[in-house]
Amino acid sequence: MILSTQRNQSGSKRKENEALIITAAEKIFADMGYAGATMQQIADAAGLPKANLHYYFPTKEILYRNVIDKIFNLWLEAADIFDAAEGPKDGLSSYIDAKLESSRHFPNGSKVWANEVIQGAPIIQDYLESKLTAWTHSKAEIIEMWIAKGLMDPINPKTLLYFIWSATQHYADFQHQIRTLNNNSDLTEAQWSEVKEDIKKLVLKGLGVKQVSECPTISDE
Amino acid sequence: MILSTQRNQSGSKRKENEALIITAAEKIFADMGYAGATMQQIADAAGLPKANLHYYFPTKEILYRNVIDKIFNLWLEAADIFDAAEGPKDGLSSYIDAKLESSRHFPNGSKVWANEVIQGAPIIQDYLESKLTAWTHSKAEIIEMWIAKGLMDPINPKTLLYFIWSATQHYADFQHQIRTLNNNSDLTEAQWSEVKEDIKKLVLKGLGVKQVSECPTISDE
DNA sequence: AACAATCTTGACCACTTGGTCAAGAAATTT
DNA sequence: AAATTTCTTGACCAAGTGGTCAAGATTGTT
Repeated sequence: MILSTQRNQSGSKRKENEALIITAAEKIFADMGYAGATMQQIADAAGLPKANLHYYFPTKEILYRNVIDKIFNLWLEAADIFDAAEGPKDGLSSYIDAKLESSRHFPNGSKVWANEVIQGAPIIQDYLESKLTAWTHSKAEIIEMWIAKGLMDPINPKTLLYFIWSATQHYADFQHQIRTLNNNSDLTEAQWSEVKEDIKKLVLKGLGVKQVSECPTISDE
Repeated sequence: MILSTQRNQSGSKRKENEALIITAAEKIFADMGYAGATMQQIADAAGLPKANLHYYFPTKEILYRNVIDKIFNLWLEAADIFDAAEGPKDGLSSYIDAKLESSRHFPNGSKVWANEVIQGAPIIQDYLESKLTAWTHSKAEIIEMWIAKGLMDPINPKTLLYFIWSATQHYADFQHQIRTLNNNSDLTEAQWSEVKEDIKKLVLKGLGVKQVSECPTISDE
């Protein structure tokens, strides 16, 4: 009767259940907002009794912060590309790709983040002040360097970052609106590709970056 | 003792208080989300006892829908510019200006809308299906016409609209994040102008629109 | 001045919520 | 196998919520 699902190392029961709960919580928080989400809903989504949630995460806020933590780390990962890039063509293209991929495959994280920030970041203000600020400054420097080297038109680096964030995260946060305006269907593979190309084209051309990646003849229209 | 504040026409007491309540509600809903907002908070913000709110708006949901209604009408107004425009240069510039102005001066409306859509539009789905869908199709047609006339590069009209929405609304929805990344200060007049120009430049150039509005020599750097 | 309509408000209620707790079941260690 | 740690869970509670209500205050009308 014992399924081998939990075929794991020692003490993994805890980590296993924590991950299960965080995933469930991410979805519920995304769909209901922090205040709107109930521990009972999260428990149901995770298939556990509510009291069990409180065993792993003493309070709702602690659970929430754990969700945010996971999200923010994904954010940071997507941006490593930035540092490794040789110039804006590579760097911006890859970054846009990565952000769009994450919007497509992990929209819930983006939604939770957006909800929180819209409401003035009552719970994660420390994240903004420390990690995000540092991250932003470091990226801004890279962009400024690109501009100084004449690889792209001058622009306020933050404006550019906001631009990319908003354009890409929009596909996660406003997923429902986009779906509704797309005949109540999720975007198809082809539509996602089109969006990706359109956004990259627009940004790179708009910034006066040399040329568009490695697919200049996409005119399949 | 009777102040002349309510120096108004007949039966205006109702409209006056309704407007007062809606404005207060807009702020609270923006800051707390629908579920997180309490009627008591809204009452306090409006300076009225809670029971009085229920006199004008029987339920929280009815109040909320009234808030949404006000917001959506502002949305539509900003877009009239679109129809009146002669081409993408005018049309897109003015639209971006209008949306950014509204992000700057009425961020709460945008926040409430965003919160709602992120959560799957549980209450305003009918808006999306009817009004927004119709609106979007009509604007898409205009953009397609511009493309057909060779006034701008080909692009999926919806992608372009999402692009503009996200870029402009970001300044309302993520106001708090932007503030934090701006040394905890609101954007100054000069910064707003810079953002406006940068976004317009980026979009128009990125789309291959003839020329940038009437201020091609903004190089005050 | 009398009447009617509108508005105001404190007290109240049924219900939901986050969180607790103690008793027991499983798993680990000795 | 006994002891110990970790995990599970139904029942429970105090606090807060949307919404009600009835008594009164204001305002408008005749």
